[in-house]
Amino acid sequence: MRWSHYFIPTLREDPADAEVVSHKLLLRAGMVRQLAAGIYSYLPLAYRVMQKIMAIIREEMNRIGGQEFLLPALNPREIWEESGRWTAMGDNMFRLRDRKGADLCLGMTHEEVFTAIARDELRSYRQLPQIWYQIQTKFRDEPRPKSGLLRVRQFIMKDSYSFDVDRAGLDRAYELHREAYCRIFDRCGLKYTVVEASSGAMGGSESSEFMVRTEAGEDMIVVCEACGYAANLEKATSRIAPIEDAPGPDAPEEFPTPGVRTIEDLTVFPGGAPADRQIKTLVYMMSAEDGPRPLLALLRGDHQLHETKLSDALGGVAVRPAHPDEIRDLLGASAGSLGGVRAKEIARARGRELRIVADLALRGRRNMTTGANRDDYHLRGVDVERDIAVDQWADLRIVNSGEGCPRCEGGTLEVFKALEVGHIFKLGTKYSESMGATVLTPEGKEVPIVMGSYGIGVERVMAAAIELHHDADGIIWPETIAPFDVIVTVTNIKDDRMREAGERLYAELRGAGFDVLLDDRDERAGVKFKDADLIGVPYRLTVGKKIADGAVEIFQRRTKRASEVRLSEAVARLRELKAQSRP
RNA sequence: CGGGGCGUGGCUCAGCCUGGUAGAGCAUUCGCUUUGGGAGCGAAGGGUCGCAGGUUCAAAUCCUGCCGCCCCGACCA
Repeated sequence: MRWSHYFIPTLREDPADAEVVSHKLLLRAGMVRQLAAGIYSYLPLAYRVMQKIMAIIREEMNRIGGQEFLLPALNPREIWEESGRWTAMGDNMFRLRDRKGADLCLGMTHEEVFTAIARDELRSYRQLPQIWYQIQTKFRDEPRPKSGLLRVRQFIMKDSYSFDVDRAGLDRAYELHREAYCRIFDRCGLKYTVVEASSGAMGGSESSEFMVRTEAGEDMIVVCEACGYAANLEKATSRIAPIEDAPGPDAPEEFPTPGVRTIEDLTVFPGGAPADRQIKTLVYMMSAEDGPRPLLALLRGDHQLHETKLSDALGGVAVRPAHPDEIRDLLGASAGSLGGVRAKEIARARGRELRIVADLALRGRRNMTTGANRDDYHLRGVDVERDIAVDQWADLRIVNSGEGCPRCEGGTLEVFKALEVGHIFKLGTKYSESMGATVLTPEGKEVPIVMGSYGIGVERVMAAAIELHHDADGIIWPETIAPFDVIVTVTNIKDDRMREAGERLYAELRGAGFDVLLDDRDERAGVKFKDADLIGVPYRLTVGKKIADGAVEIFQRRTKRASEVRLSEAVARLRELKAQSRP
């Protein structure tokens, strides 16, 4: 490609709307332009990078026996009704109506379409296993698109689906995908962590996320450096020091606490208690068909509730914090004075059934302090198991950095932000059952196909590579996904000798199989150098004054090291450098 | 959906508070000089000031409504 006729609209300044590094650099490097919130146009440079990423994905998917499809993005309502997701997806699904008034939607993912094909065509265990995939545009009406390409409403995803006759087959397909994903992200130059993830309401049994550590990410993950334990915060547990409680009274004692509203208030209140000797009482509403049902979530005073854990503990139902008036209706007190003791009786007297879920860290604790369900009063001497009618014990607490690893003895946990670039998921029979996709076993028995679902966000891989590999001057592409292998910069295109040498290099490099960008613009050298750094091409061959001596400069973007080489040896030298940089 | 911010040439922004002929830098075009790290001088072109309504002799500026975008939160396979 010749830069003079190639569309790379670089920007000198940071665009005002961009916050995260990848967003700024994608815009400045002339790779993307925004069309609307969460909707981007990919310009030639970005699309080249994406094509390289997709080529790597294809190779690795094909290697594990994947077969590439291309399914419609436009889906009829019916198949989404079958799976139950027409309503389950709520406002996140883009919906539209055709001229006849039929409901359609834009695919957010393709379990339904692939399962429909499987149902119609797969009959026998002999046809299994299958791994089907596509690389296709997905549409999700995100409540808040943000951070450039990191959270968008239209994006390209590689999604694959495995179809097996039994769990063992699913386990194999899952493992194949895990390995393929590791190869894909390795090859794309990403440093990542594979974490255990919540399977949530999807009903799956196991799921792993491929996370890239970056402040631009939106997920929190927990990692133990000692043993390699890694989990999404919504799934992570930790070891915390046990607390010895002094024996308390035979029954809780109520005492006045005027003005005390928070855990913190009570720690400094005379006759109060330190936070780890208090019981935090939170009221949540879980959605049910006949209206929201209240529940109490109990935690140690210094612990925080993870709502997803609460939801998971309840079997995946949606939960939300209760409103102040709902709390008062339920317990006759306001949020600062709540407690689990006699809470069910109080609620029942007010005509509500209350469920109590307590965090495991409260198990066996006694002589604790909590609200009395009466404003400005608390209870001390509470023995959790004796005094509170707990329906369910569960891990509800948010893990903090520095806590002990749940898997190994000496390890401590670190919590950090990460970006999800891939997700593999054991679906089981959720879709095959609801949509009736079955096969006959060797015994002639009809069983639902056991499925897995596996995704990779193509734009996120590209953006993550930028988040991970950049400096003050711009992007530093991993060589495997760089838009070009090498840029030939002719410092003064009006100089015949330089131009001819540049042309010669350009032709030779192309002949040798390199993706080459020839910067033949009539610009000052400084501008070309800045632009080359910005767009992040791994190597630059500079044709300047030294061409008089038959020499050109070879510059490595990552190390910023430059060396001189004979024009005739430039191609060979570049080959060497590339070979060396490959791990 | 709640909170905050922004919307003025292609880009980055000033002007708005205190109403009175729309500005700067960069970019673009032309000329001269310059030519290895975002050049200098000179000249030129380019703006429904997000949209609609209102107040006023007069609105980028004040008021109302709407739209769009960004950030925080909620939400989110």
